[in-house]
Amino acid sequence: MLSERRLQVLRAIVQDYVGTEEPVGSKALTERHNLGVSPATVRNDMAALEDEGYIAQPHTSAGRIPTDKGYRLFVDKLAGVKPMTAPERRAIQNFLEGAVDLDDVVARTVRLLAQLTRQVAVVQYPSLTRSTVRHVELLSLAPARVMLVLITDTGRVEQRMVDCPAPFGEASLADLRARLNSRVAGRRFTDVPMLVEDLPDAFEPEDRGTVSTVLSTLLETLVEENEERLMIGGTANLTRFGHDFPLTIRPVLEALEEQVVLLKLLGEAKDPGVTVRIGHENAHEGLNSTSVVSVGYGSGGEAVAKLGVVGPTRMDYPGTMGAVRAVARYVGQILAES
Amino acid sequence: MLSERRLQVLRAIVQDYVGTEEPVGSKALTERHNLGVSPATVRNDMAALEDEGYIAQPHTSAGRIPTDKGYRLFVDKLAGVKPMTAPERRAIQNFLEGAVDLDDVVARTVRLLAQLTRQVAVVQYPSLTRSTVRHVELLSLAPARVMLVLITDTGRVEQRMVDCPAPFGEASLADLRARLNSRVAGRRFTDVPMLVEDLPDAFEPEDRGTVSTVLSTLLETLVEENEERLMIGGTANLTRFGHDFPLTIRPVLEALEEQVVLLKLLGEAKDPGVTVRIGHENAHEGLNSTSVVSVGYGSGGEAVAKLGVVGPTRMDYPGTMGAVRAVARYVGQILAES
DNA sequence: GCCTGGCACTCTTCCCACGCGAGTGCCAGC
DNA sequence: GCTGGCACTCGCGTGGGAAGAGTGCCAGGC
Repeated sequence: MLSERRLQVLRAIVQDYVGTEEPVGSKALTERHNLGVSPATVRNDMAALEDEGYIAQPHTSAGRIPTDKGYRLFVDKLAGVKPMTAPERRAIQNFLEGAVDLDDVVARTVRLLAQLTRQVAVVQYPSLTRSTVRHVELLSLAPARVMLVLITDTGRVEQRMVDCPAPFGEASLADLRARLNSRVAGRRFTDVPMLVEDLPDAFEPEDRGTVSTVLSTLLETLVEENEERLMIGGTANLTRFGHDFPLTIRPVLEALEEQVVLLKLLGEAKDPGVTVRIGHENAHEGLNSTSVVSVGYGSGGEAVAKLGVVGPTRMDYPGTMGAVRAVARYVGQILAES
Repeated sequence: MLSERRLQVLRAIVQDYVGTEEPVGSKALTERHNLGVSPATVRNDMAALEDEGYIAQPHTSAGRIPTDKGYRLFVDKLAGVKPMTAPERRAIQNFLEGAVDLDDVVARTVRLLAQLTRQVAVVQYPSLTRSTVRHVELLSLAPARVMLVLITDTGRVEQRMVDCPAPFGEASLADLRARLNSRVAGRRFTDVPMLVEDLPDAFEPEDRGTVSTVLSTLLETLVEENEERLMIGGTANLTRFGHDFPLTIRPVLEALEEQVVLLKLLGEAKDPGVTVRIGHENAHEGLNSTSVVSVGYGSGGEAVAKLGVVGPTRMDYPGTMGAVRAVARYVGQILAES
């Protein structure tokens, strides 16, 4: 177990390194933080911390920098979440309140997060799995062609074209629309398949084929759209990444373009609070020199999607976590209102 | 006027520089292109080209690189558009045909363009201005709350919530829906305001307020959504930009995040064919060291949106122009089919 | 008049050696 | 267990020198 002072030394190293971006030495540490001990003592502590794997030196005779393990300890034990100041909170709220629709909410959230944290922001669209159906609309475009529009309680709209096996009258369509909505409106997506199973039986034999087609398209839409979308922003902040540029930044940009990777990344965070994944804790290789700070957000008590930021492992964790948490909270509020 | 051979020298310089990314000297030129003259002669030609501003030397005693003006001449006079090969065309078609909806078409197009050109791809969503209304749907969510869904002929769907000044019965709503659609279905967005102007008069006085509210929301949607959206991809390709990294790449990333900037950029290209804007020809400062190759695409004869790529001025213009043109053509086909 | 070979000149780039300074590890003493 | 001192290690920046690529110009030839 590390002594109290050694933990303080680690904390000081993390803070200084995050601030200066340069390896920090024993002398500088004692000057900037009054630890009440001499550089020599600090050197001993540093040697111990290095033995334990919390810090490392880039080369002999350079200062120390935190390792992933060091950051992990810092995040878990040494640092809290820095709350936003009142003016900051007001600014967040104001900025988000101007949104006109769901797309706009997401877009604004991305911009806001990127600006607040000066890092790359990632916001997942509210997921359909946990959503409920607000309304299903059916429109006849041609005798044997129907457009299906699905509207969710988070304001999301999906549409699909359905080619029917047989012509389908307006009356039947209205009937189907009414029955369908009375069954699924307000229900969870996951419950829909069960609820509509026997629906074709209520129709004339000649219409059953069409009804089945429409229903299976609806079910497909529910499933398919679980490939959730997301929006990213603030990639320009990657340029503040470090000195050894192209090599670091390229894999990150590539990872960011692979939505699948990002979705998996966000999905892995099960913690109800703010989750931090540091460096090699990220499964994806391209993100091994980045940390991901994420949190769920939702319109009610339940999280319907995640948002977060991607930045260098050398980041201001307390501040970033605070910003991410605050933004998630306010987005939730906005969603609940609309 | 430049002699034929000098133009050939310029062409050779552009080609070599694009290939090697290094200033090209007279000796190397004569070796790689059989111009039939000696290096000394080429040197004279180069001096002349430099006087005219087509090429420049980074330092005394280095080779020459093309200037923006040089690239411009190259694009206008010296190079054609390199058509895609048959296998490439097939690959494009196959890749785009798998798309399930409009979002997917745009997403696939972006990926495809980025991959083909190895540059940053930008695709504008089909614009609403030139689109026509396919259907307007009205859904009653609560006695005084209506959801308006607008469906366009390009498959785009927009929805808005409307808070009505007074409760609005299902019958009135159905009436409004029917009247509205009979007037605007199949019509251009720009014509809609005129077509619905007198619609409230057909309703009972107590409903007129609500009808007006719904109509004005519809009109707002038509206008607002002209703030067209776009999708970008392939930003990882920016890392192949050059050596003097952070300084070059940062403003480009910033510009790419400003959708307004990009939309303006695409909007400026009036040419019906492929448009190339080179370096300082781009109004936005951050893009002064990039070239933008863009073209309109559309489902019919008419262009409904633009797509293009952003890359270093030192790019393979014929190949890029060919790829952009081909992709635009196939996207147009896909849109027309759906 | 235009092309050519030759030549001197200019710069950049690479390499290496050197010295400085930051930072370390260790040790003896308190 | 903390402290001051001391020798040691490296990385980094500097400066000089050599190499190489490329140029501009000039005089001669077709």
